[in-house]
Amino acid sequence: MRANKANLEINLLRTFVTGVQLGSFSQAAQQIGRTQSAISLQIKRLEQITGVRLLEKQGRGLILSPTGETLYRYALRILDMNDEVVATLRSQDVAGETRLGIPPDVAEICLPKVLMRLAHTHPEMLVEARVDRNRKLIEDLVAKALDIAVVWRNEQQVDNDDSALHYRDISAYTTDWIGARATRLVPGAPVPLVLMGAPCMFRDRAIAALDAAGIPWRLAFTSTSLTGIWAAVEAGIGITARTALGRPRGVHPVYNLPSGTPLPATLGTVRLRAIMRSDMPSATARFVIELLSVLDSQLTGPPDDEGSA
DNA sequence: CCTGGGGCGTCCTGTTCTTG
DNA sequence: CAAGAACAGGACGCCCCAGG
Repeated sequence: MRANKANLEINLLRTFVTGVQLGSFSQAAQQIGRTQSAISLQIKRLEQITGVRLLEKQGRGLILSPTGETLYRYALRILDMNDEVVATLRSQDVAGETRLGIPPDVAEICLPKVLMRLAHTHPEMLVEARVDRNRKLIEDLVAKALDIAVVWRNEQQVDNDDSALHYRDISAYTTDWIGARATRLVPGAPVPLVLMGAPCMFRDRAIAALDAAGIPWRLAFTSTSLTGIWAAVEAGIGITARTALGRPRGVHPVYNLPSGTPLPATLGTVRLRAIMRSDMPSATARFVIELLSVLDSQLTGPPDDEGSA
């Protein structure tokens, strides 16, 4: 006896998933570029293929039936696999080497995940990743020792209009004062600062903000590594100025000095920008575009399941 | 091997129905 | 009354297959 084989069409599943995620098949129609009735027909067809009712009416809208829930979970996996296969096949002609430069805080958060994912979809592309500070990354990019550098920039900063380079902004982050519970700020005493050695954008901002507010400060700890900075802050040696990116669990934003004087709230915003060479081979350029998209999703998407710790 | 007709699937517009 | 889903009828494109 043979089971009756029904084929699930990818485009029907995509419509179904889009509708469920948007909570409306009218909105799904807009997003997919079809009319609402076409979407309605597609869902009907999906129900015919599966032989079960996928949606139930609730008010003016539709909600998933229990079997619809099951299909939805499978559909996500099928679409994921479909997209991965297509991406892999399309990248078959990608071959070569991409030299990526990335700052320490970004590297700590997502570099392993980004590299793992790209190794999966582009096994033939060799990625050389270098973790270094802003200035060094840009020097290497200009010297053609890197193909792409992800760097911190001031919100208003305009990079030179160099036709040999392309720019793409990834995300913007606010800069905060960050300290630990153990940090002792003595009333009236200079604020102990934990900062990277110069040149450093966050260092410049912290010092300039305190100077502008007339708040005395002292350099309590410097380091050339971000790990060292966070360790010193966690140990309560002083406070630092950074974004929330990669902030350890033991530290938190600080707003006031013990005297009640607010810390300057003018640290402003910094922007993560990708600067890439415009003379990359097209295969490398295509790879870099995907790299940025993966990076973007890691930095701006919901946090991965890091366990319940 | 090429071509044209028929069948089928999909989508569109317009309309109706349902519900808040 | 407004918003969203479903239905009806027609248009269009693709595929298959028979005939030249």
